[in-house]
Amino acid sequence: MGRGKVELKRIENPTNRQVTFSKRRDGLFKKAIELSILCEAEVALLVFSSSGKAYQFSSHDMDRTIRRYRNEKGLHKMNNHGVRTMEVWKNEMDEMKKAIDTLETKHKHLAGEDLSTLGMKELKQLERQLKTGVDRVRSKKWRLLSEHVSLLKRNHKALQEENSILQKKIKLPELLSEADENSGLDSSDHHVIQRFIPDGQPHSPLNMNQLGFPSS
Amino acid sequence: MGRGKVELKRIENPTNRQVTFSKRRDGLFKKAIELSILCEAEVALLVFSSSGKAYQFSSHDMDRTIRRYRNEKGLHKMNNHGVRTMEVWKNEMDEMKKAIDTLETKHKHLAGEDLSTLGMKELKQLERQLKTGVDRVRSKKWRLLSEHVSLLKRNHKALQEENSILQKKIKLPELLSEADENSGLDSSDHHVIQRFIPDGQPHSPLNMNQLGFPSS
DNA sequence: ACCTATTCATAAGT
DNA sequence: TACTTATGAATAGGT
Repeated sequence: MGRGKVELKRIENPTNRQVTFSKRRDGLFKKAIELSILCEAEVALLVFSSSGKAYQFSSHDMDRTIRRYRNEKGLHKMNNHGVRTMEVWKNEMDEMKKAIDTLETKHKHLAGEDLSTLGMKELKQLERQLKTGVDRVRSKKWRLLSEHVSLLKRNHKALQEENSILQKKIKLPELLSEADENSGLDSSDHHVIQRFIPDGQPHSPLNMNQLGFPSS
Repeated sequence: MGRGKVELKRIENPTNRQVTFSKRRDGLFKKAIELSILCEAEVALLVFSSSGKAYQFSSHDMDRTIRRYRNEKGLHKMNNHGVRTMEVWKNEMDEMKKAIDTLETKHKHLAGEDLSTLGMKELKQLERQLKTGVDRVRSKKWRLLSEHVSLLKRNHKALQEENSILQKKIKLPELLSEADENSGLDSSDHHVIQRFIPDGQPHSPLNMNQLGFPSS
């Protein structure tokens, strides 16, 4: 239509192509509208120009029409990928919410709150659970404590041994130079010994308060 | 185009409408194809006849084109309703998972399990929590128990009072007919009294074992 | 489904 | 981008 036929292939001249696009696009949308009105059809039309601009028409509602299309064509794959996934997620969420509720309720019960709904049987069971928990926590505490104590004992022992060695080492020169300086040595004796103990070794002093042990 | 114009309104004659639909539908699809080829446009066309039959054309890929449409149009609303909702859901799910993890860990700790990661400070706090729980559970148990006990006491008292009334009522005829039957009455005395007590009233016997109270 | 008079769409030019 | 116009295309109504 127009002055001379047109081959059905891409129009090479960009200007020409753009002009033709505008004209034919308008024509197409007009036809689409006419079809939907004259024949009571549901029509959806999406057009993107080569430059990326978007044009659309839908006689009813674009999403509704697309959904209808998916229903027809997509009962095989899109339902699985779209709606079903949603439902699965929703179920997962619901289950998680329930799980959280249950856990929170249990937690409150273990803290001794919201007990009004419980009967004697549940209360007895709860008490047993709590007692078990206390016992286990206490035994864990005891284990931790005894480990630290044994560590301290080992340190103490090592320290004592080292001290005795050092004292012996000192006694030798002491004896040799007994004549010169045999007074005022006792008070500074321990200071010298302590300074000989290396820093980063098992002898590093442990402070029980820093470790969270009861001071009492 | 054709013999006489047509008004832009629904064609009333159903046969006519159907014929026109077929013709114009073909024309529309042809135009759509031509536009996409001549002008390198991305075109998607969905048509549903009034009888429900579906027709479609897409120059590239229908879903791709629909996605492109959603991107353009949807930066306003669809993103909010589609992608953003998804992200929100995902975040919610992640948070719920974390919450469940935390609660489960706490629960295990309260049960005295998985304590290896805890230090002395945490263990002390845990023990305090458990002790509080035990105390509260015990006090709740005690309250339940005492309520039942006071109920039992009230029942007992009412029962005693009723018994004494009944006994007095019986003593009168007893005295009147003392001459006739003054032997073997003592043993059946209590039986008669018990049968006089109504069933569904506050005197119905309460069994503590059935209520879950400790037998010890 | 085909025919054809008629209207419509539009290619090319301005 | 808008208007013009010659021309091919689309199609309404009839068969």
